[in-house]
Amino acid sequence: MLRASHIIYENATKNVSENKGGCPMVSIKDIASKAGVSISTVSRTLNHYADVNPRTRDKIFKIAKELNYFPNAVARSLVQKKTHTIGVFFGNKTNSGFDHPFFQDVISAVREVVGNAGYDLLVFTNKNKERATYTTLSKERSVDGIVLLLTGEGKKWDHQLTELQESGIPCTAIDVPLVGEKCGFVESDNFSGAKQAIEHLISLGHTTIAFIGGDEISKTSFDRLRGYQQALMDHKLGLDPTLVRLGYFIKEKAMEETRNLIETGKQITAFFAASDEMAMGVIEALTAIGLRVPEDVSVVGFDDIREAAYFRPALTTIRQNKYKLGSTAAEVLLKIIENTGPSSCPVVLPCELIVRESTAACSRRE
Amino acid sequence: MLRASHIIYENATKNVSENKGGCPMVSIKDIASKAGVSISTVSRTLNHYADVNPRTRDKIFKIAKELNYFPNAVARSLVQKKTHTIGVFFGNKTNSGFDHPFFQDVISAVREVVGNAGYDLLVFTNKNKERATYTTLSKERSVDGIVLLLTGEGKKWDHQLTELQESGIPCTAIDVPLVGEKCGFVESDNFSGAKQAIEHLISLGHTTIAFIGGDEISKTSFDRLRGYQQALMDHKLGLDPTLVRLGYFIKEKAMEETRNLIETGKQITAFFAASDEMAMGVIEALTAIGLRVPEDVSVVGFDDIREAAYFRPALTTIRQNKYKLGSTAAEVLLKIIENTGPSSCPVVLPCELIVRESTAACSRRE
DNA sequence: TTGTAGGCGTTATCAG
DNA sequence: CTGATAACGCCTACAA
Repeated sequence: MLRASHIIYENATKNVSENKGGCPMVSIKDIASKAGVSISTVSRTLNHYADVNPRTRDKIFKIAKELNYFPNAVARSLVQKKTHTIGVFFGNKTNSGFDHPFFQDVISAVREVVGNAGYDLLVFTNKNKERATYTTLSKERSVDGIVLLLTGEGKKWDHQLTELQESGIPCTAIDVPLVGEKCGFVESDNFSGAKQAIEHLISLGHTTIAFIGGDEISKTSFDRLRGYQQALMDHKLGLDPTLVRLGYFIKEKAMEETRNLIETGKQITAFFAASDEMAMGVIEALTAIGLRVPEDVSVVGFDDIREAAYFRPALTTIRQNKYKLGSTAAEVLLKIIENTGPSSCPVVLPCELIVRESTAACSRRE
Repeated sequence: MLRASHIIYENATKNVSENKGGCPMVSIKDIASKAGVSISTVSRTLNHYADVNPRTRDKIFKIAKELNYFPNAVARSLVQKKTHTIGVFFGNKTNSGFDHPFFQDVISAVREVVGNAGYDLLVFTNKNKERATYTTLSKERSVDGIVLLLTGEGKKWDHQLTELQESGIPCTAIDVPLVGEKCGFVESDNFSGAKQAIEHLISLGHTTIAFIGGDEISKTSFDRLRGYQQALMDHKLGLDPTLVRLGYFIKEKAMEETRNLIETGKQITAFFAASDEMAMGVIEALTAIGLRVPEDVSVVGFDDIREAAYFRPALTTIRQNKYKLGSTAAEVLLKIIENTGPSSCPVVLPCELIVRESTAACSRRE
């Protein structure tokens, strides 16, 4: 049934050594001389200018095909100042950048949209560069625009982001509130999402709900906190600041804070974590202590990463539309780059409550 | 606890409109005139040539810093014929490319390694280009090397891969057996991996084991089939060709073949699927029919994607070292590019059997 | 130690 | 319709 047709590759290396120098790189000059015309005629022909004699046009195209010519994008970029490239910056911390499933899904959507518009993606591997910033790296590479996929990165933000906003480089960020005429900004409705999560919990009878937040600097974290607080207030449940902890989007930190929270002795019947990974940590910590989810304690996460549905108990969570987040960011960016229409920013995408197994009616009598 | 410090961004857009033209782009010419020296002196200074007067050197560096100069990578690439960029090609099919968790983990490792060596990643969004091939796109962009992250893509392979192998462009592929002096090739030991899977099943008492393979063209699929067959033969269990089906790495196809297989009426007690996603499909199909996993039927997958551990039953699978796959591919590529040492290819990485819950002792008496 | 000159492959602006 | 010619920003002999 299966055939070893891959074997065809094996002897395909016959005459590799011919052009050892690397790129033979046939240029318009070559095709010009072969066609007996000038360089500029070739250029105009290849760029589909109207004013060129059909006969010479055909000849040039024919020769171009024969010589297997294709334009040198680098040279073209140099003169046109357009690289057809979108730069992408990820966070540097482990598991919060290119290696995070959430951002991977987002960037995949970005790639699709910008790809259809003729752009490739340049993923910056910003390491070992001292004075380098988003702005300098982008200019250095002459990318046409950039997408920022950052998580809480610390203080250096202010500086770099301000510089970027003032740079005039078209950019869109996800979750990071960039403003400026060349800046776009897309995010989920974190406030309402968090509110939904808490309301779900409240409707289940929970009244003592802990919150494992993200960090203290990201808007994302802040909005989710606000949503948590608002829902509590709406239902006159009162805010207990000691019930709010920071997990920095790290599972282990979330586990630690969960333990701390339980040790306070408060009768917490539900946890809301600002990310699914933290929610998993909460559940793990709870289970280790001997508490059952959802029988004893309910847990809600945020994001709806792939693992959420498979985790056990399957995670009740707030789904972010990762594809839409990425595709919208890309669309907004393209609009900015190509000066098409107004930027209608920020774009705020709705979240969706996904009820699975980690939440249940509160069992504790009040 | 959380502070709204993100607010600082909001008024940061004051003097954005200054350089509306886009990039002011200070060049070495600017530095030269300001320093009262020639362009080439500036160039040599900035490139740390030894033969430059300390005084003028200092002056030039000072001015460069003042003017916030940084080199134009495009211009530099044009003359140096080196872009410090690694191109990446993914498969085009949905869920088998940039959007597949397996490749995402691999590419993340690639990024890390090449990043440390000073290269950025150019993700090709090869769409709408007619005559374009890996080779032409790579030359057009003048990337220094490329990484191929492909799945069974069909016939066009032979052509493109042969062209690439002969092109002299440094490249490494994962799972695709490229050969040639500028080609690298990294894969998991699919044969032994599959063999381990079957031996695990056999040790559990299973004798009638079905195989849901990948496609008919990839070496990966072929090797896994061979491993399956070898293990069966080693244990004198005989090969039943009707027990081998193709799922093309697609969950739905795997489900379909599972149903077909069950309908044959053969007493199949175990399935080995060539990917975790297909294994999940097998389990879903089995469950839908009313068969329990692992009580009635055991299932083994391949890859160990993130979801595998969370799936229920948690998947027994053959783990591929995704990080190592990517990092090795990157290291091999860098060696080829920089002509460091021999290429010691192909690199074959060991797989590991991960026993979880989807396999159990065979319950059916023979 | 420094400047001049030529070129990388294209595009763009002119005359002819 | 076509062909010089000058950029683009940078590098690198070679000459001074």
